[in-house]
Amino acid sequence: MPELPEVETLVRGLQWLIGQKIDTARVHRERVIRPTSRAALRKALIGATFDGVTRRGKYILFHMKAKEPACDFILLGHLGMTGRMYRLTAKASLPKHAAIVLKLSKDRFVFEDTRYFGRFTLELAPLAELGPEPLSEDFTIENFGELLSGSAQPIKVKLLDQKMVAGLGNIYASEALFRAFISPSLPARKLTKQQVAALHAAIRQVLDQAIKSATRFQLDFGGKANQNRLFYFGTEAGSNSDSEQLQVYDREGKPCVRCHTKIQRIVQAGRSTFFCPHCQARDRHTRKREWLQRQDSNL
DNA sequence: CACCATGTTCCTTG
DNA sequence: CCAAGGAACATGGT
Repeated sequence: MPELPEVETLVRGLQWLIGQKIDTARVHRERVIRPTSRAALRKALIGATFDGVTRRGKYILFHMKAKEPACDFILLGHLGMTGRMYRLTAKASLPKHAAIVLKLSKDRFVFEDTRYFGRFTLELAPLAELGPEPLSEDFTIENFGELLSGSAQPIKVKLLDQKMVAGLGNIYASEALFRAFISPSLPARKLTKQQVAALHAAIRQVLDQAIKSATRFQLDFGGKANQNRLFYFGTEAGSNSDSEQLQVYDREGKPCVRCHTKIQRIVQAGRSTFFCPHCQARDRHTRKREWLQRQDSNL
């Protein structure tokens, strides 16, 4: 379930952990705890109590209280592509791909991850590499523009770099560029000041909107219903009244919501990018003005 | 069978 | 040293 909005939503849903003490810790897949050893992780976790659950980029920070106060520590979680975290009752059966199971006083906490790309570790080094939180004051147009100015990489590819904006992923990178009327293949350093500002705003808007839409309905993190879809996917969950959910992602060949041109899919750095070739034309100036004028004349 | 998938990291090449 | 591209990781859906 991975980009920033999903992680943020999950973190909010994991606040029940606070105050819970760990009785037993089982590591079913050693891969997800690397480079921490099984012994070291169990030693730290058993007897420790959850003191807080927060987010940084796509990472989940479990703030733990150890038996001796001087030994309080942070446990770092990451969902990878397919990770899920949820509460499971004592008698419920474990999912096929349970990677970590923590026995609490009553229920259990499960980290399930079919592809095992996720993390559950004491190694905090990855946090040091992250760029600003897009929804905080740290994410400024000036700083963003500065970071973009040095790079010849296509802007879409650059946006996936976690040093640029922590938490942006493949879906919302496409969505933000569409909303900002910017071609995904435009070299980062070629963005005009206006484009940098528009993209900065679009990133915030798209992430903020996704988080808000998730709070509008009940999410069932452990349930079957969400097994193979992100919570914003599909029609059953959230995408009714607030039409504007995902406007380009996974919509290849479908009409652009603004101009009805067919959405295109291209591959950049090995990942799919979706965009409207008309709204996000690479050449000339902005199609935005054109679009705004049409909106005006329609009123 | 082929190709696709929300992410990160490592390796090679230039 | 850096940038860019590709493969790897591991499993499942279509």
